[in-house]
Amino acid sequence: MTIRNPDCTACKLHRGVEEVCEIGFGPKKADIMVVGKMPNSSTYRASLEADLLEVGIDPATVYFTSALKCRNFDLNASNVDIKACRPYLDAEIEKVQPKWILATGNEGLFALTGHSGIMKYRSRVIERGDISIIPTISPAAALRNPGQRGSWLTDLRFFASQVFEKSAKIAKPEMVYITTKKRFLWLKKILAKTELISYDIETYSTPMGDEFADNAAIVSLSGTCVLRNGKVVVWCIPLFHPQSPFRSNWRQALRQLAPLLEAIPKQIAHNGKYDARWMRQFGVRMVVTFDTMLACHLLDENRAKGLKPQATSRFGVAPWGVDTRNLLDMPIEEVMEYNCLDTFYTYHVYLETKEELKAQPRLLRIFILITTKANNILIDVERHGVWTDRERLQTQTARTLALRDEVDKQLMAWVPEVGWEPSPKKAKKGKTAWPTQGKGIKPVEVNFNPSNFARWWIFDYLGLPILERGKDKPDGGPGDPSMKEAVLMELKESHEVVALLLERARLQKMTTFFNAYNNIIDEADRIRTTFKLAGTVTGRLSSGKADADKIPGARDIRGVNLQQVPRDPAVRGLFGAPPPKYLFIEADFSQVELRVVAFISRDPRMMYLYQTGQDIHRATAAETLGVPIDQVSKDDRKKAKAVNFGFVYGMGWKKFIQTAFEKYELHFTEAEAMAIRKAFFRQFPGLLPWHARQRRLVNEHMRVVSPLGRVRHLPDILSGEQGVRGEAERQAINSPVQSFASDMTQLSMILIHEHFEKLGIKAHILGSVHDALLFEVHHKHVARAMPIIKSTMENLPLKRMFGITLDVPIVADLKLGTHWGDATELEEHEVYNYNPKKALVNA
DNA sequence: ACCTAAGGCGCG
DNA sequence: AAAGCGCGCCTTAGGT
Repeated sequence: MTIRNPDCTACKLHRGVEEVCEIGFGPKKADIMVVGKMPNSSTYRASLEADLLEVGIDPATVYFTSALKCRNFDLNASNVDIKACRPYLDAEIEKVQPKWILATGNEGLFALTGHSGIMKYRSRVIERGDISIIPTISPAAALRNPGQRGSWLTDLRFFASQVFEKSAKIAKPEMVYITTKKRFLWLKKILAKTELISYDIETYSTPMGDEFADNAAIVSLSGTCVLRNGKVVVWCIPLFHPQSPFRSNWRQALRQLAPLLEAIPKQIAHNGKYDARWMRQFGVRMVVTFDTMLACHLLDENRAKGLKPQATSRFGVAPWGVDTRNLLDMPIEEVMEYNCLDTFYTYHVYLETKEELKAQPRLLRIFILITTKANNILIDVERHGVWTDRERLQTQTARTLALRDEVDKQLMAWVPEVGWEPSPKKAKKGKTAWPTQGKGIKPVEVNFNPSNFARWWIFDYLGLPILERGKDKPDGGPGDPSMKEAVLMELKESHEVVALLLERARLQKMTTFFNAYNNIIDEADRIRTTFKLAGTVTGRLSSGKADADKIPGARDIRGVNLQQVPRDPAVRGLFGAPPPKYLFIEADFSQVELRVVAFISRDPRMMYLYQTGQDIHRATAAETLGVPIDQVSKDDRKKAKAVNFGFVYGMGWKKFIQTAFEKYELHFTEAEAMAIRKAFFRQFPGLLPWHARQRRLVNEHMRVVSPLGRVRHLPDILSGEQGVRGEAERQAINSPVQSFASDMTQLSMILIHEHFEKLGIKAHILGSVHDALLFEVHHKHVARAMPIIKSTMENLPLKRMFGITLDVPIVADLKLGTHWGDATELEEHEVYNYNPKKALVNA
């Protein structure tokens, strides 16, 4: 294969470019190669060379080339095009004989490894023969989004450290493998003298990956222990591993260590909630006194928080680890070394992040008083799960499927016979035949979801107008016609199938939820979720499944998102408290984000409205519609709610027109929309100055801080692109609000939990939905629990804990019932003077 | 039998 | 001049 072919037509990119198939440049033989997307422009080359120089690599020694050989910005390159170019790249590699290749961007990654998904593969080492390939993001992305620059440089430094085999800042420790009875006794002695442990387990469970499976097992346990005399000991005990001497009685071995492990005062782990949950399942009640992953995330929410990226970038250590999917097939020594290094590097990340937090006292406070406590509570919340009404689930599933089938039957009346073809006359007018699949022979099946069939059927066969298309296809062709709800709404009058399709989409969506619940409901009628304390940039919790790639053996991961359960009582009514002894309570902060906006912005009217116990959504509705405040309908209030949140966080009139239609089928002209927006800000004169303040702050400091001290770093504010900067500015407005509101919810959870424990109240926290907490409470304890919940949420000791005087009243609304979906809201006096007899009649 | 991207939509 | 923010999951389509 030749290195270049100026007449190449192997892919579409050659069309219209000046020079077809540009070769790379650099020394004839080079140890280092950089593979980008397209042949570099001189500006990119200059900045790339400057960055390489910064990490100690002389650009003159580097061979630069690209995945695509034609510089063509008019056509979007696809993986097919990259593949067409690959022979040229392979020939170049053959000739230059590099030892290390930096693959930049998804294109570089794909061309060199065949993998796709640069964010997943970046900063790993992928061996290809004798060549080490290290993927990272595209330098263009780092230029466009300065927010990416930090991690780009980190990757470059990592690349350089591989090239120069620089000695790591910390050396590999001596590791003790506990494989004999004698060493087991030694370990017990060590644990008795330990005052700090960094621990980690390797697990096995298939196919769902959780600790409740019949085959769930702990493969090995490792600890890095700091003894009272200051000595550091790193050890690993193999448990369920096939070569482990403890394999047959691993549970027993673990239980012997339990009291010693539990007694260690400082227990450190990276994503420790996972390890602690598993340990609890097998009888060891570990806690997490310092979670390094959470510390890393709190210190910099934009930085990769995994142990491997943290350790490699902080200490320059070589990437360690193995393919954890086949843990049981790996030699035991490899598993043990891997496990040991995890705890050893976690210990070192702990040492660094502890100091970094100490240097920022407000962050440290949040870490100690909120993050760490919430983390430990969530261990049991996740283990407990949410009771699900199996009977209702079965009924609702069957009912929804039946309704969907009914709609399908009606839709079929408009569907022609399979393989339908237009008459020559119709074909001339542009009508096409029933779409096919594969090699173009097999007709696709009828599918009323947004599919090739459905698109053909409504936009071609039935002739409905295409109002919107998706993104252009990678080959440059037009995107698929949109079938989203808003578009179908516009077409409602055009054809009677549209209303049916809308109804069908609703039912179909419902079935997806029912499917998920049916899949994971366990023998005890519970479903479970995983909460992430480091899943969002604002400090909110996120909810869902655990990350599949981090759990060995798992094919499917058990877990649902508790935060996106539809509000439809048919779905929320599935969840509740187990009868007959428990009742379900939902406690919601009322309009907490807007109250926080009032507090932060100091807008006088907002403050006044809340201080006098009024309803802001109602007030805006009245103002916008020009009606007295007591004549605002429930529907109007709902509309005003969407308006409030939108405008408060920087929505423009254009988007307002769009959401007003999409959510409420309201049509506004441009002039009307602009007038409404203007009127909104006239009502609340403090808001625009607050926006301006946040913009100034982020431009000055590249970051904003919430009232409690949570930091949001926004390096994108330095972008050369106005759109990117604007985004960062709106985030600067929203972040402190969302952060504070979320911290209030987490703090409530912690304090309520502490009260329940202290007073012996039989109750379990089921989860949190951003501004709400869910509980199941023993019916005999409901009367005592409710006042605790409400008063705790409304009177958080922010002054004592964080030095904040919150001068906007906070209100929590409580709902009580057997199920989430049909819990009824209680008046204040009902919360504080609960009459169980009356309530039980209702239930 | 996997994988990724894009569209769409559930929630606050 | 123009600009809501924050998430996770499911489905389809087109790959390997």
